[in-house]
Amino acid sequence: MNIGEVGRRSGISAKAIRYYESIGLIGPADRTESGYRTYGDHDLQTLRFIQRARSLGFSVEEVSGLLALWRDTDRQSAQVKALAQNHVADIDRKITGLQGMRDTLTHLIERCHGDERPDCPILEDLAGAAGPGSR
Amino acid sequence: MNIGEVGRRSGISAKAIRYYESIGLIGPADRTESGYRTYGDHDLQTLRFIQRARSLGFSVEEVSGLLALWRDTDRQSAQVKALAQNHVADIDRKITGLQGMRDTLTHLIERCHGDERPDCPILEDLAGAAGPGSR
DNA sequence: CTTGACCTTCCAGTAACTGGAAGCCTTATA
DNA sequence: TATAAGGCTTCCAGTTACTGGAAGGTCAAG
Repeated sequence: MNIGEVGRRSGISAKAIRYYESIGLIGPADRTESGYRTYGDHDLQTLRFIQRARSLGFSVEEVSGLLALWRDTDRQSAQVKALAQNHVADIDRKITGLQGMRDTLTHLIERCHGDERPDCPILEDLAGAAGPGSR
Repeated sequence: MNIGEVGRRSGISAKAIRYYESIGLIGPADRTESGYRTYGDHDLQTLRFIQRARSLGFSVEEVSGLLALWRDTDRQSAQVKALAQNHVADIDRKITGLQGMRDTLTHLIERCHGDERPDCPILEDLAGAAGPGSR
């Protein structure tokens, strides 16, 4: 397989695959005489693993750790679980932060009449978070 | 006020303030004879506005738009509202994506015994999302 | 007059790629 | 066989929103 095909099959762009090689997430690919990268089924499996892990929000560095654990048949599942739990904690922090933003904003949006008049509680809040009559 | 003080009072680092100036989010600050930037209360208000908007997740470009609307006394509140609503839609998309990741991961984590044994449903899922007996 | 804190500019680095340029390789078709 | 299309190569730049650090000027206090 050339890089284009393995990219299509794994769901990772050719650009990204070259990038992963350049940073050492995956080893250097075999090359044809003319310099084209070639990939086998094993490489495809690895790329699919990476794609799936990335789609679950693991950073490239975390994926690197997951790949190492995947390859290590003596791994302890506790290590994998811990990595995943840390990641879930990160995700939860992000969700919490975003929900706070959304709640504040939706509250402001509700109070903005949103017509041709210039007065707007959203801007007022941004200009000075502690509005006089609020709360 | 020097940049350090206005930074402390606005909650934006001196580095970030210089950066905002460099990209044109804020105008060039007045300077002392020796070249130090100086800021007045008006600048402080602007920086606080920026800080607050950034903390609500608006991008710098969106903040630029909000600042323009804030300064424009002929603005229509509908414009502000639309900007905010778009932003909330972005946030909601992010939250939804993160919740999907979290749900998948917590499900996998529950099924991983997390001890010294190597077998691990998390890695199995990453290796091939469609496990044989699952679902 | 010398610290130490503060300020200046400029360069590099972060995360994880994507886009694009310039140029070779392969394959199909006229 | 010429050539055009599409795929491949490397390398550089750009993205977002800054932060860190180096080298050096300034200011207030002791």
